[in-house]
Amino acid sequence: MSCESATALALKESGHRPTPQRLMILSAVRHTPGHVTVVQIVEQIKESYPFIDPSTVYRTLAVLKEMRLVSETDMGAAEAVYEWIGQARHHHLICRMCEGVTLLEDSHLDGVSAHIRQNHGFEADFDHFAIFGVCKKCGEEADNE
Amino acid sequence: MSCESATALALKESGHRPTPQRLMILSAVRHTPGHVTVVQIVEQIKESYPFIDPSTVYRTLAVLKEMRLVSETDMGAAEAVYEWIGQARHHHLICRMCEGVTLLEDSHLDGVSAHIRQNHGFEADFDHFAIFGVCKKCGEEADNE
DNA sequence: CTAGCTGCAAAGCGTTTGCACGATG
DNA sequence: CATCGTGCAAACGCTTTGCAGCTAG
Repeated sequence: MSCESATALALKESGHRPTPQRLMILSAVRHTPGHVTVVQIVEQIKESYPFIDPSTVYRTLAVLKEMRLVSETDMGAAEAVYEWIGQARHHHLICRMCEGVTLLEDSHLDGVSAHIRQNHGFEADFDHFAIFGVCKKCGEEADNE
Repeated sequence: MSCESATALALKESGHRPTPQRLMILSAVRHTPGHVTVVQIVEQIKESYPFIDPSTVYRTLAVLKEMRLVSETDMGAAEAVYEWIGQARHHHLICRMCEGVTLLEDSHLDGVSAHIRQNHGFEADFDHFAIFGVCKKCGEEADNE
C-alpha cells in the first residue's frame, strides 16, 4: 500500500469503495507530475489492466473532484486536465498566440484570495488556475511588425 | 449605423467584410449586458433573420475574439459564454455547490496583472475571469453540518 | 442480500469542417 | 471575376448515461 492507503481510507469514510480501478486512477493522477488527461490515464492503466473504460475514469474523477483531491482545469484545449491537489500550488500562463505554457508561482495570487474572502465571504479554489494572455516572446514579435 | 460603424470599419481594416450577419452578431453581443451564449445569439437574430446558422456565429466570434473585441469564457457549463470587451472589467465567483454567480470588481486583480507582467513579461487577459470556489452561504451551511 | 461499481454501447452535446452557392469589393 | 462569407449537413471528440452483470460489505 504505502502512500495510497490514506486516500483509500478517505474514500471509505466518504461512503465510496476503494476499488482496484479507483486506486489505479488515483495512482495515475497522484504520480503524474503536472497535468493528466482522461485519455492519458486510460492509456497508462491499460498497460496493466486493459479493460479500463473512460467512463469509469470520468466517474472516479468526479468523486475525487468532489472530495477535493484532484482539480479539473480547462486549459482552452478540447479536453480537461486533472491534477493532484496538495502539492505546491501553481498556476499557468497560457499564451493565446503560440499556445505555450508558463508556470506561475502561487504567491502572486495569495493576496487576492484573502481579499475575496474578506469582501465576499467566498472561498476561492486557487489550487490551479489557467490565465490566458500573450507571452513575452509573442508580445515582442507583435511589436516588431 | 451609429455605434456599430466604428467596429465595421475595424473589421474592414483587418481584412474582414462587415456583412449583415456579422453586424447582427456584433450587435447582439454588444447590446447584451453580461454573457451571451451562441444559442442566445442565434435565437436573438432569428427574430429578424431566421436563416442565421450557428456555424456563422462561431466563425464570426472567432474573428471578433482574434480582434480582441469580445472575450470567450468557460464558466464550467457545457457551452462557452461571450462578452463585449471594453466596458467595466469584472470577474465572476462561481460557487461549485449552488452554482450561483457573484460579481467581482476588477480592482482585486489589478496588482496581479502588474506582477505577472513584471516577472514574466506576460500580458494577461484579465478582461473576464471565472473563479471557482464556495460561496458564503454554502460555506456556512457546510459548517453547520 | 443489498448497494455500489464496472464495462460496454449508445446517445448527447457543443463545436468544427466540407462544400456549393451567393455576395462583395 | 476572384475572393470571401454563408447556410446546410455531416462529422467530430469529449463526456454522459442506461443497462446488465459483477463485486464487495
